[in-house]
Amino acid sequence: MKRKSFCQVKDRLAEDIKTARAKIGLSQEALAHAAEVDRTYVSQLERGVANPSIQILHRIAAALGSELSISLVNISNEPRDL
Amino acid sequence: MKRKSFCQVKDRLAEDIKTARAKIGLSQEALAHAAEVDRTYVSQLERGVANPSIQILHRIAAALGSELSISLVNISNEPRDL
DNA sequence: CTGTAGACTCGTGTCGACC
DNA sequence: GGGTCGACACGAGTCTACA
Repeated sequence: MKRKSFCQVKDRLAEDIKTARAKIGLSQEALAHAAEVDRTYVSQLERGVANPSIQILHRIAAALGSELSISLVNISNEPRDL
Repeated sequence: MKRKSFCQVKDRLAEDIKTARAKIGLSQEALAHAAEVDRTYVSQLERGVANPSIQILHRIAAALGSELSISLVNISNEPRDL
């Protein structure tokens, strides 16, 4: 089960969203409305129990006043993030 | 229609995958097999006609020997990426 | 305001065939 | 090897309701 590395991505993204939302002082409800997604889905996203498509992700990012950045970084580079 | 900015993300990702795949000399078929996704779906991904979930994206990235990086960059920062 | 659960819709992802 | 089409399965995303 290499799903662990995948959960890292989900979990990191969840924290990212939660932090960005708190920074601009929005509630999950308000963010959900701004991104035109379901309120309960934002809850799932922020706890890493959802597997969103990039379309939803882009909407969430836009609602957070941010831009969605998706990139394939080469392992050889070792960007050293955690 | 704010779908344009969303298509940018899809299109950029498509080019990213195509380039990374060419770099390691894999065919779409081989990549599809390595990532355990459908061969025709890789074709759709590389031409930006698909809207993948981050799970699929992570599998593709892993098969390309890369790591999937998803982040919410603040517009104010203007990271100036191309 | 947030987490969870059940039921539901529809689009993501699959598969086979053809070009 | 790669693009496209039609049909399909199942999971992403919605909605209601309760803690």
